[in-house]
Parts: sequence; structure tokens; C-alpha cells
Amino acid sequence: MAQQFNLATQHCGDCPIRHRAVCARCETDELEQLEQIKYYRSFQAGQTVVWSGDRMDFVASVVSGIATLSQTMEDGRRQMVGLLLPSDFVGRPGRERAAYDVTATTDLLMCCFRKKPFESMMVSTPHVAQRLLEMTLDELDAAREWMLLLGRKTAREKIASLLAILARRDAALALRKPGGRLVFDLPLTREQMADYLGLTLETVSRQITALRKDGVIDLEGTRHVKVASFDRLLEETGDDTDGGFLV
Amino acid sequence: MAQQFNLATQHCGDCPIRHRAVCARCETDELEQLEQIKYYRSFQAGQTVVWSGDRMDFVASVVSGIATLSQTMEDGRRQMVGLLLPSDFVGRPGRERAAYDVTATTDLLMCCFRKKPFESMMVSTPHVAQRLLEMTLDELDAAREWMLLLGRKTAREKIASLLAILARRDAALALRKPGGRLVFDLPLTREQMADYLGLTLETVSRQITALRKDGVIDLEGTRHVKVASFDRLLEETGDDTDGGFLV
DNA sequence: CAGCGTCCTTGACGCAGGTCAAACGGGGGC
DNA sequence: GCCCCCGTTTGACCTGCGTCAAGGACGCTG
Repeated sequence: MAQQFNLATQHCGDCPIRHRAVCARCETDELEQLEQIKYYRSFQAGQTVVWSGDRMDFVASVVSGIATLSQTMEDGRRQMVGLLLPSDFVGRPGRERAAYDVTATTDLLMCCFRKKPFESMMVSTPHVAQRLLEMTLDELDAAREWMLLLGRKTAREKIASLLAILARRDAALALRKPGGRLVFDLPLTREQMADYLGLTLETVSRQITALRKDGVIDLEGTRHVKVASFDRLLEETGDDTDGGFLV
Repeated sequence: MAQQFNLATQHCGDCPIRHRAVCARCETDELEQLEQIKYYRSFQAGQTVVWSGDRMDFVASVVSGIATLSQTMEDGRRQMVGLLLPSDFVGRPGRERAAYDVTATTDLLMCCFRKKPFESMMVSTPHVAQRLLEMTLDELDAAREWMLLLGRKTAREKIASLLAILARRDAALALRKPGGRLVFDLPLTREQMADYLGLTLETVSRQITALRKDGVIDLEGTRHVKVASFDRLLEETGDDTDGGFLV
């Protein structure tokens, strides 16, 4: 299912996320250094990678699959605060314990770096630190976009926004433009979507049904989505349609 | 009102945010470099610093006063996505245009760096880049905390959380512990609080009244807050009371 | 094939918070 | 002193989404 790139003989040069992950800017000698402190770990769909508050002695890149970051309140209310896709970075140099629950929502392969030596590399090899800064700034922008969604959008707009993000990402992976018709699979259950959007799973289900009835999307089974017109979907997100995306 | 530190003869060595801003880690020779590309700008309460989408040829540190970052939807719904206090950083190296509206909510003094030379320094002086990464990671954590608030907290919990943050920060500036009784002024109008919390100003007003009636806070006029018991306030935020704060 | 578990949908109902409207209060200008 | 403006409070009403509950679709196991 996930591209099984051989765990015994992995070389960074062959890595599918080589050009987008935290190592993107590294020269070959820097890669060799990274190679010495890295190891792979894989998780099954549904498994927890770490619990918030746990000691965490590595940082990592997602190689394949999808993971989530989430926070839980004492009474069980949960909010997802990050959706990690291939090439995304997990963990914070200089921090000893995980600040969030990290969960594999699909089968997941992570490229882990031992924290201590990684922290040294942060100082010695600027290319790693530079790339990490860039990625962190992107994440901050995404988080702020998400704050607008959580604070001000209606349930329908939230669903449309999530679908638009997933569609865009899917198109990006397949190197297509998200212009016309799109087809993709939802990588999240209704409950996970609800946790992402600050809704209940019932509301998610109802709004998806509504978007289907209104012809914005088409569903085959419960996860397979067809978007007839991406522009139509965008109209439903409440975002500026015309305004170009920065980034 | 703001500590008027003389704009004509400013030296980084005397700067009130010297030890906490993006320049915190710099040695004296690095400071001298920064000094050559910096200039001060001040804004009156209510003024806009930049509009989202505007060209922005500087990055900056807040020296004194408070600024906000916010996003606005076409129909006028607004969400604050950042509250900038002294030492906080504004702008993104490598980006040409502002991604958010930046507004001065009090009289504001900013230490601006011309973007081009600042970007060169990012490469040449690792201390600047390191500090910026650290600050950005902190901001990302704060943003994620805020996502939990926006997505899952009740109106009362939102208000209590905001008050707790303001109280904590005020105590930090004054070098006191937020243990017992606290007194501070709200730096935001009810409407700005609403924009921060994803509420309407009416709901903010009602919940503040409710907290006052329940003896959690005490109000003198409309902005001056007394917190009898910080622990009591924390109970109202919905957060883990016991759990230590990471950071 | 029956039985079960997981995920999803749908309906009925209630309430937290949004909307609309009116009025208050304090500070500044004249 | 008076007026006006802005931020704020309060009330009455409404509605979007949450809650609770039931049932359907699908896949897995025995």
C-alpha cells in the first residue's frame, strides 16, 4: 500500500521525501551525518506514536502515511492541532517531552533522528536549521489559517475548507493542478474530521450529506470523493476566491 | 506613557527587549550589524501598521505597546491570529507581502530591520536564525493552544483563558509570580477580545459580567481587573490545573 | 451464514451563543 | 455645564450546532 522502500538498505539519496523534508537543503556530506543518526520506525493505522507528556528522545520526518497531532482536555474534548503528511516534521529540538498526542491514522513510516546528535547538527550545519525554520514558518501560517476556520467559519464552510485542502494536497502529490475535476480518498474518519474542525461527528456527516445533495461533491461509498468543480468547492469555503494564495 | 527611550540616541545595549527579542543571542559585533539596518517607527493606538497583501520591506520587533495580527473574510468576519507583545517578532524573512493585517492596539514602538540585509544576516549570523527559530516554535505552540480554545472551549472558558494569559503575562513583566491576587488592565476592547476568542462582543460582555457575579474576578470601571485567586481563575479555563506547563 | 464491531447516517429535541435593538456611562470638546 | 461619541451592558428573540438515540452498511471471524 505505502511505497515499501526497503528498510534494510535505505539511503537518503533514494528517499521519497528527500527534496521536501528537513534534510532538503543538505549537501551529500551533511546527508551522511544525518544517515548516521537516523533510524526508521513504522506504525500501524490507529497506533499511538507518543502521548503528550511522554519523554521523546527523537525528532522525525514522516516518510509515508499520515499522522495527527492532537490535544485532549480532562473531560475528553479533543482538538486536532496538526495533520502530518509525508515530509512533515515531528518534535521540537530542545524539548524533552512531547507536547501533543501523535497518532498514526494510516500505516505510517517515520525517519527518526536521535535528538541529542540532531541538536548538535542544528548548530553545526546551518542547512538543517534553515530548512527547519522555513518549515516551521509554513506550519505557523497553516495554524493561523486554521484559527480563522475554527473561530469564524460555519460548519459547511469548515467541511468545504477541509475537502479543498485534501484535494489540493492530493493534486500536489500527483503533480496535477487542482483546476477541474478531482477524485481522492478521505484519509480521515468522520470523527477525526470532527476533531480537526471543532465539530461533532454528526454535524460532519450531515454537512457532507448536504454538500452531496447540493451537487458540490459526489461520494462513492463513504470515503471516495469526486469534486466536479474545484472552483465551486472553493466558493463554499468562505475564503477569498480571487485573491491569490501567498506562499 | 510608553517608556520613551530616546529615539535619536537609541543603542541596542539600552534596549528594553534586548534579552528577549530576535537579537537576544547576538554578540556585540552582531548587534552592531543589526544596528546599521534598523530604524524605529511608532504608531498611535488604533493605527494600522500594514494591511494583509501589502508589500512589506521590513521585519520588526515590538519594543513597547501591543499589536495584533488578524485575518478578515470578505463578509467582514474577523479572527485575530496573533497578539504581539514587547519582544515579539513581526514579518517573515523571504516573504514579500504581509499575510495578515497588523494593527496597533495601544501606542506602539517597533524596531524595524530592512528586509534584504536582514535576510543576508539570517544566513551569515546563525545567532539570529537560531533565535528566530526558537521564537517561531514558541509561537506555533501558542497557536496550537489557541486552536484548542477556538475549537473546543465554551465562551466562559475562553474568557477565563484569555484573562489567565493576560494575568500571567502581566505578572511576568512585573517579575511577580501569578500565584495569589493579581491586578491588571485589559489591553483590548470587548470587540478585540471577541475577535481573539471567536465570539461576539455581546457574548464577551455577558461572560465577563457572569465571572464578576460569580466572584472569579472583580472589575473597576470596564478595563481594570482584579483576580482574587489565580487558581480559581485557572479552574474556569478548562485546562489541566495540576499538569505542569511545558515550555 | 450468523454474529459482532466499526463507521456512518438520520431524526427529534434543546441550548449556547448569535442577532438585533435599546440604553447606559465616562471622557473630551466647547 | 452640556453634548456627543465610543465602548459597554442588557434584554428579547432566534438558530446552528450539539446531544441523545436508533438504525443501516460493510467487513471480519468463527
